[in-house]
Amino acid sequence: MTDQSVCRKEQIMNEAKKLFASKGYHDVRVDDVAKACGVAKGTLYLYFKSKADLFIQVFIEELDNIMGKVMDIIHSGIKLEDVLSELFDYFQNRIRKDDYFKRFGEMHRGNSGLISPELVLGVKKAIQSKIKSIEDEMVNFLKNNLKDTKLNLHDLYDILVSISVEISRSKSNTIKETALSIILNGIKKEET
Amino acid sequence: MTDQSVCRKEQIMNEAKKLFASKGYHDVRVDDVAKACGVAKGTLYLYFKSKADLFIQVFIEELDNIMGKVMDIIHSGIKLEDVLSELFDYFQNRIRKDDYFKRFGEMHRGNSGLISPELVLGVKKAIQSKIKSIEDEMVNFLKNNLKDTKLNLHDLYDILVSISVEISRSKSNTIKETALSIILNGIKKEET
Amino acid sequence: MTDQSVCRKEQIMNEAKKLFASKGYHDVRVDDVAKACGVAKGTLYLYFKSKADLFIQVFIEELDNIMGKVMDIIHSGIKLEDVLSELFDYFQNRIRKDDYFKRFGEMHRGNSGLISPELVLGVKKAIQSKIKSIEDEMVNFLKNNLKDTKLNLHDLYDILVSISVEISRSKSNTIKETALSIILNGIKKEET
Amino acid sequence: MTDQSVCRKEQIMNEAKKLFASKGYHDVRVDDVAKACGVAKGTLYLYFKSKADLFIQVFIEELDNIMGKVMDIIHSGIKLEDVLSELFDYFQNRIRKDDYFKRFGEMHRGNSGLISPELVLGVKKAIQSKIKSIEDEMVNFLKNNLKDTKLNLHDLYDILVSISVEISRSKSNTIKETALSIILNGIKKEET
DNA sequence: AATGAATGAGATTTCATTCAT
DNA sequence: GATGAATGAAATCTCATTCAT
Repeated sequence: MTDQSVCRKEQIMNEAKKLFASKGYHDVRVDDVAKACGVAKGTLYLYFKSKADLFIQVFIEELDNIMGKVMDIIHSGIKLEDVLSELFDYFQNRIRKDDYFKRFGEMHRGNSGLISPELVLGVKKAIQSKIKSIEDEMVNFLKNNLKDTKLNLHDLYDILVSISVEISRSKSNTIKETALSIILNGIKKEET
Repeated sequence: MTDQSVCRKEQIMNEAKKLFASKGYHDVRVDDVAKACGVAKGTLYLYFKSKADLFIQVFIEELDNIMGKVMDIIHSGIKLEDVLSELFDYFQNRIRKDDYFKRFGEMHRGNSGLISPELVLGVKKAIQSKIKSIEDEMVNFLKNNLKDTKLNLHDLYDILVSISVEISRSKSNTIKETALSIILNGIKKEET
Repeated sequence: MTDQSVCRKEQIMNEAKKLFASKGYHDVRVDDVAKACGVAKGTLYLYFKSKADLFIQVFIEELDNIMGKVMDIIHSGIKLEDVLSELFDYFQNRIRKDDYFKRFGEMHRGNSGLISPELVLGVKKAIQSKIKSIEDEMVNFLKNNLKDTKLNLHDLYDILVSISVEISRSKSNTIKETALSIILNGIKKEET
Repeated sequence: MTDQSVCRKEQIMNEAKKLFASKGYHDVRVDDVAKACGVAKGTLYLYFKSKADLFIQVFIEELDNIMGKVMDIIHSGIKLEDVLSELFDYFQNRIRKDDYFKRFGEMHRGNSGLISPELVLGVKKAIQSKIKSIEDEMVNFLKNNLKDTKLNLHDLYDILVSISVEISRSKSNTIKETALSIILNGIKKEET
């Protein structure tokens, strides 16, 4: 029973994820999700209390996966170069391939002016502490690797996130290497 | 006559801009815009053929302003450092202060997965050629300033745009300097 | 002044007639009529108190023309055959060519179930007495020409009207002769 | 389930039929239909994709019934007189009593200049082939019964249709006999 | 007399949510 | 748990009419 419920819920979230990814929240009808799952509309309301709730749960799940992996990557490496390289790899391959929420930063980062504040808040509240802990972890890692740097590490963190997102969206094959080179060496000096 | 019409249209666009910025497209009602302008609903339809049309025109106007300024900045400078500095300044101050479409990159870059493709396309079609010409101009400028670089300049352009957008969204006071330093020198070596 | 007004009013009615004829009452906008006339919308309301009033006046004018001509034809002839022939000629050539209200019987005859009763009544009230007097005249004429007939002449009148309308709508070149032959001789016996 | 759906749809079509018949398409609100059925407005849209669709389906159903019956009558008889008599009977009694679309020829025949072309086309497309086959059948029947006639049988068919429609609209008790007499013998010679 | 921008009531349509089965 | 027909509030959009100029 529980087992089946979990399956059913996961199934709905998977279909919803695809639909939200391709059409956007407002252009996906509850009907569409139900049809895609092969269940009745009413069934969705057994598992999610509203369409917004469904979206938020889907989004949280996705962000959670991504952030878990990011956390792993931060912990996995010793050298800064390797961590960044692996991080960018992940965004370029895993996220881009997933074709879902290419810009996972969308809601991570703030109100774009185009999304209902309600949804943004729903997600942010749920993952606030995880976002915070990843930032702390990363800033700490940078501090250890960039001793004596004058850079503001929180700014650096934000910039790294932006670039990661850009990498996941870009269609260029060279974007990862370009980004890595710039971050490590700047544009004035090439990698040697 | 013409004068009044232009005023009325601009007035509507200004109110709409504020509302879209604060609540998002889908949470703004045509009624809301009308009320904010102190005109009847029908009046909006004298100037815009639909709500989507209003949004698109507002967005285009905004992007157009921003991109015109960006173009000016690219043309204004001689040295790369100065151009980037001025560019980041513009995003940090003018756009952030405007409190509107903080992430102008939203639609510039592609489908965020949350906005109706219809709207994205509406805007993109209208400014496609301008986007292209700015990229060309910037890539050309970079080529002249970074002779013998091995960096892919289109990747670099995309990364600069991402960072610019990040700067306009960040609340940090030091973000601009941090970004400039990283881009010019990388994270391993401080500006001297 | 009066002269100009009359001209202006007639001009509006002529343009309205064309538009109503081609698109139907409900699919013609007051805007369309104004534009077709090259006058402002408000101007129409100087001459007609509503869109329905415009339509009714246009329709009355048209019916009045047709009915005046029909009256003339009834009075013009001596022999039944000649009167019918000329009548059918008129419907086949003049009305068909005019391309307007091909089925003038539309409102003459009653509610089709598709037109607003309001409009039907507006026109019928205005021409009621003329319709009545034409019917009287025609029935009288038939009585004089068909002495000793057992046919109900009011029925006959109605049938003649139906056939006239059919003639004005048909694209066939032979419809007039066919109709005449049937009415005079029936389908079982050919004209000799 | 299916059964209930069919009932609900039929129920809506029946109420809509009555309303369209008495007030005309444009003066019937979707609200009116819903209220008449005792259902919510949205329910109508489960069964019909628009108001026009509802109208067209209602009209098609009605025409289809009438034309099926007409086809039956054509096939039922052997003698011309009997077929015409029964046909006129049908129009005088069944259709007149039904009080709906008294002038079924309205859309069968063409644009009256007062109805939206959109609706006319919607219906005509749906029943085009049936109209054609009835005309073919009737013309064929006439040919067999009126050997050596010089009458154009397609003209005759059109005239018979007009008269049928007239019969269904007339309030006269004698209209059927008058029409039959005229068609068979002409106005100059009485039935013996 | 002429204008046409503005109106706003009211039309059609949508769709998240409910609830009896 | 599952259903899906029904709901109805709320959205967008229309267009005949008005009225200040």
